[in-house]
Amino acid sequence: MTLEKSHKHVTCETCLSRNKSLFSNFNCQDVGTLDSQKSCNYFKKNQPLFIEGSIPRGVFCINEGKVKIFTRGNEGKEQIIHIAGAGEIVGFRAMFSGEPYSVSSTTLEEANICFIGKSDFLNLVDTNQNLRNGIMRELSKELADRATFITNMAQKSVRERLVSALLILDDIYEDEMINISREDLANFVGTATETLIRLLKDFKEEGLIQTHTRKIELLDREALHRIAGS
Amino acid sequence: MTLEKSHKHVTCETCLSRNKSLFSNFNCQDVGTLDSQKSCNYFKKNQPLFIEGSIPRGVFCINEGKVKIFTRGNEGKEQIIHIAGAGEIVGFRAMFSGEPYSVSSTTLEEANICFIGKSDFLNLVDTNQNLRNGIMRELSKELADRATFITNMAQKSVRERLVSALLILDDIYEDEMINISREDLANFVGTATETLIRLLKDFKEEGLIQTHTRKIELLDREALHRIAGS
DNA sequence: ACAAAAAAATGATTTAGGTCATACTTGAAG
DNA sequence: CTTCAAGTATGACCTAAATCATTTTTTTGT
Repeated sequence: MTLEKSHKHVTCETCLSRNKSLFSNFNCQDVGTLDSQKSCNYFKKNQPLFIEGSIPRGVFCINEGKVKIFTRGNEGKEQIIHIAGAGEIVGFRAMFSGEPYSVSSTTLEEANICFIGKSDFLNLVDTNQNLRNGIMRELSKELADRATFITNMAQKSVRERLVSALLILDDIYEDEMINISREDLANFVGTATETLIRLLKDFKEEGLIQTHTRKIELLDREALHRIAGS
Repeated sequence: MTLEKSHKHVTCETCLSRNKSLFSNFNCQDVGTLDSQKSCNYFKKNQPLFIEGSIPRGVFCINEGKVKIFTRGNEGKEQIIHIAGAGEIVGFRAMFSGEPYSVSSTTLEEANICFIGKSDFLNLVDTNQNLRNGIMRELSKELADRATFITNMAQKSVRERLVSALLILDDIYEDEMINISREDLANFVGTATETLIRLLKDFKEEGLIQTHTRKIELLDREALHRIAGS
């Protein structure tokens, strides 16, 4: 996939990603407001949206492309917390916490991403109860997800965690194949890159997956679900 | 500490725990409403507040005592996500998610805990912007905490995680000594009980902590912070 | 199209921490 | 005050996965 730099201006009215987003049930007027307030930008691969510790200025709405959300441990090693795709709004937690970003975000591939300033966004939240409820639901669900994430980290083997990760990524990448560096995948699973590569090899030999250079294709989702066991 | 069963009725007006809670900046009228809507209950040790998978009916406000919030992994092993003390409101995430509880909660010691029904609570949230903002801030902060939790699980040694856990518990137990079973502590750190006990022994030998049967006293917080490294 | 750099892969070795077995303490119930 | 179960402690052993070293493949910039 190659995005045209010129193709950068999206209008919210016709934005397909918006339909999958928290802005999906906006009325015409709100969509108009949103459209006039947002700015749209082309991001190249590995370009940061924001960095842990810096001051939040607004939220990012992904039109096309994938981004990773991660923290860094003491030795600077990344731990990927979440991978976001089209339609996801990134960075809105920091709008409410009143604190600097607690995580960083970087594109995993080239992307079109719109930006909405903090005050505009908070205005929308204050005046639009639908959006507000959607956000609270989203925050709560994410909290639940992270509880499971913690439990998986604590109790599952790397093999099981990798399978879970692949199934999660399979959903995020929808019809495309999973396309992420081995290192990023290792940092998502929470393991060493070497271990990850060895496990992928095992999975290939077991006929569970197939790789096309860096891309990963799931062959036997049934079996993978059984291994993940949740 | 022994709570009297008869002492179970607390009034919100004079509740000291409330001052530390999300309800702290309520005006007189709101406090009155809250007081009339809440019911107050005595819980004995190891009594559940709610269980993963069941339908949320309201929120719990801890007046006295500690409770654990946990999930269970595939083999039923507990992973403690959070330990809540006086002033904390427990179970409010489930009010917004529209889903069954994703976690369980059980008292760690005898406790006085008030209950506020779902519709009453949601009414308060809808009408009180202060409370609403407080909740959103709380949700966001917790999300940040859990990102760190995940990173710690992935990257830190059990030794480091235990130290972090002890420092967290030290805050929660305030002036009291940490008083939690080795098994619960292990399930919080994400390790085997035996490993945990061995590490506590090491810490004792290193003069970092002291134990009084099950209670743990931190002796050298400085050094502990250095070990935790964050 | 080529060189250089980055990413992926494989091998050899080490170790943190899990598991299982067993013994000792403590506090709760009769 | 004693008994018994639950909780705590310790020892022996083993393995999943980390680390380090090196090679091979792929990608990127010129």
